[in-house]
Amino acid sequence: MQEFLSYLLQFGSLNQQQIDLISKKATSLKLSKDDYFWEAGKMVRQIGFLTEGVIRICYYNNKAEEITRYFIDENHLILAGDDIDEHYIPSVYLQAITDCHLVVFSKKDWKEINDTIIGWENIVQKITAKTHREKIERRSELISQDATERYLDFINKYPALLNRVPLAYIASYLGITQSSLSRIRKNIR
Amino acid sequence: MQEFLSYLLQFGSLNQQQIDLISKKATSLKLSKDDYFWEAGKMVRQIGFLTEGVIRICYYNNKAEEITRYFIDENHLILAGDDIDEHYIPSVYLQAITDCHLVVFSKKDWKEINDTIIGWENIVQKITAKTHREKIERRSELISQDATERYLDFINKYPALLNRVPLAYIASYLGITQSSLSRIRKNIR
DNA sequence: GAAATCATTTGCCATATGGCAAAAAGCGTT
DNA sequence: AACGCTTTTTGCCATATGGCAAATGATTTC
Repeated sequence: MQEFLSYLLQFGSLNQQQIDLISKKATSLKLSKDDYFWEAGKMVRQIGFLTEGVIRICYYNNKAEEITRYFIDENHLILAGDDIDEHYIPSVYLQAITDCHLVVFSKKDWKEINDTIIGWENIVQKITAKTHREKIERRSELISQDATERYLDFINKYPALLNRVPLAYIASYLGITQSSLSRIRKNIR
Repeated sequence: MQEFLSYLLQFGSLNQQQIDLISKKATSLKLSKDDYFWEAGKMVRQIGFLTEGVIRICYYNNKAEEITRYFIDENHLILAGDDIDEHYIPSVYLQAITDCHLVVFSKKDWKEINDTIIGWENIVQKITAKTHREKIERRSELISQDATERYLDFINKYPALLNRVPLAYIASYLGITQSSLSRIRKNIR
């Protein structure tokens, strides 16, 4: 919980009363490896802040291939859409890659926090904007690099993920096949 | 000018006085094909709303290759960074692909509008968030498609750009060479 | 610690894309 | 119509990546 509060305080200030409200509404959730936090097509029930573990965002394309689009690791907030969207239904899966710990809020409580704390919306907007920028930054270079450059970039930027994420997911994230990635790793050695 | 006001009103409401202020501060700018609106490394002087023409966002990678990252067409706002960042210096070039008309604001006037109109920040935030989502959406699928799929996708989503953007820029945007794209077009016919 | 399961590497060959330079096509100017 | 300029296509061959199946290596389970 403390991690989540520190995270929030990076984006705006909160008084003790507000912190108490947030703490009171928070519950904790453990996911086992391969569990889903959200599923495509099913209404989101909880907002979560990941305190331990790695989650991936994935989906199936029109050839029924499973594509991993992003990884989420510790100390990141998982938000429904961009605003507090009551009826948000994701089109992607959020799946635990490792066992995970999260601080979670029901949508109802999240809404209550939003309605009670002045400035909360602003904090959430800042978090959303930062998350967007990171996504854009992460993915925008990929297309103009060859697979080796993409992989080298990946291990530079996300060394912590390297040993916790199966090769197949990294390959999919980088837009190549697992065997190609395996060969690339051999060449780099 | 009217286009810009309609655009703004999609994101929030403005009274007549506010509209007058915005109109008073707006000036118009014409760019000829190949002119730059922003240059990497040079402080941004103006915020612009594109009313006619196409602009591309491009940069040079570490192999001195010119990469086109996005296209901007009519009725889109070109913002400095995400907030009104006084000292924003872009790392990319914004170059007119065709002759362009813009409604522009000096940074000083833009700031004055921001300080005067209550709710302006909120409007800008919404525009920023929408722009972000579009960028993410545009680029995130690219990596897991082959070049033909990427091109077909492009002509589906941006048919209006097809005949106004030189092939070389589209190829760069799609992460392939111009000759590969030319061959792909031959195969599609 | 053997068996079962899952993750990674490898071999073999097919296909996609790149690199470079020349040819062809398109376009505005005279 | 002829010229110069830019854009697009093509030829030839090299390299990168994919597809599939088998082999190896790592991890979990009993």
